[in-house]
Amino acid sequence: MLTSSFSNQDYLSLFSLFNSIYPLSEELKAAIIKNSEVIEAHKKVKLLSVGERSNTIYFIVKGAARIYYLNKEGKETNTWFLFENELLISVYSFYTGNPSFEYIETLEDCKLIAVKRDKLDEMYLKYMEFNFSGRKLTEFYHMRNEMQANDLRMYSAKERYEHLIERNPQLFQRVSLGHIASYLGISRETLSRIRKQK
Amino acid sequence: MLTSSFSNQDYLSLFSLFNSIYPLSEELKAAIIKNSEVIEAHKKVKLLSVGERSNTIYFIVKGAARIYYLNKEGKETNTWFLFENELLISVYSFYTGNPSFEYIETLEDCKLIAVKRDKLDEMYLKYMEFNFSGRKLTEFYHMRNEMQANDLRMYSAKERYEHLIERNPQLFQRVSLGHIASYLGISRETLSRIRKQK
DNA sequence: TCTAACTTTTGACAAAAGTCAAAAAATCAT
DNA sequence: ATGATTTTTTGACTTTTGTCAAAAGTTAGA
Repeated sequence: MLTSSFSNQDYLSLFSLFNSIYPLSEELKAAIIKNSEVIEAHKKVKLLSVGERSNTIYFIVKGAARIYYLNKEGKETNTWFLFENELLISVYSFYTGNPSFEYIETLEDCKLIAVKRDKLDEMYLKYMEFNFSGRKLTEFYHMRNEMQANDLRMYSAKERYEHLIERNPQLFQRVSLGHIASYLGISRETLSRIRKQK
Repeated sequence: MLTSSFSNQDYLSLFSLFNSIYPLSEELKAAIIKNSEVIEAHKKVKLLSVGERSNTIYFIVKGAARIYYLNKEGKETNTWFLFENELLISVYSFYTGNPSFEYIETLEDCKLIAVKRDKLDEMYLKYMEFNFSGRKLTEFYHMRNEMQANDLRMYSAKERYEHLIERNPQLFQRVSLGHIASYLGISRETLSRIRKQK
């Protein structure tokens, strides 16, 4: 994991995301740049491991990552795939400060903007309007989470697969079927059988 | 559903929740009182129905409520139970403004503090520090959501039951087994069998 | 390009949970 | 209190999905 040479270019998409929610002052932009770093991570690099306390939030400038845990039999189960312009954290560990029960790992070579929790908290206290954007973003991710949980409850394996391929076909270009199977909450074999029956 | 005669008493627990996150100014307290109403709702009253757009967030002063949807066969499936000092919303509909796919219904006679979304948004714009508390609360509910989704993925029906009775035994005093079964993602019969085998 | 490693598919069987129907138990309203 | 309604339990059977093992297909390095 390397710290990249500095370039404002890397912050464009992050600033544009924040600006679309609440106007970002030049002062706050400068604080964000000062309190974060741009890092590059190769494919299959762990950004967080089980037992560690997460203290970093990442914004994905380029690349993809997954969040997964190991079940009782030691098999990986993916809970999220995240791509460009998305925020990447272990929600439980980052918000509670408790040790993580899940891993964060890159799926592709990534360029990330990393902010430490203490720096983020400083900014939230110093720039109250930053909480406006933070709240809105948290609401959005909360909603996505709720939708995902509802999908797991409401639909059979086959329906979940059909929804996913309809709503998110690009996922299948970037993530293997084995990874997608566990994300859907089914075994690789079951996914293979679902796909075969047309 | 009745509007209660006014009493500051009803706001104590709400203010104390906010105060524990970020100091609540007298001005903001007054705004909250002005922009909300205390309502009472009997048992089994629907606060939101499928197809309606949710525009109200409730704080539960007293009582209990559930959030549920109807599956394809028309059976109710509970996704959340909420009690005193908790916030009650249909996350998807309230945050997106889209029609709800779920119901909110009281489980007991309730006293609630209701805030309309437009009033809430006004307060978020006028009192920037209110976003600090809003963000923290959203983070907390987001985290709970994530934990619940992980429980659904990681554990078998029996394990989910055992976790629930261990972590939340009071739930079984206030909510019927039929309701709890659907919350656990299993049929009433399966829950009954799990309970029998000690 | 060839081999090793990984991913996906297939078949046979097993386990978990659901469905349907009916009985038993608990709760509620008059 | 008591009859009616609702909730919970039980039994027999079905469906869905998982597991294990092996084959086939794909990908990525050396």
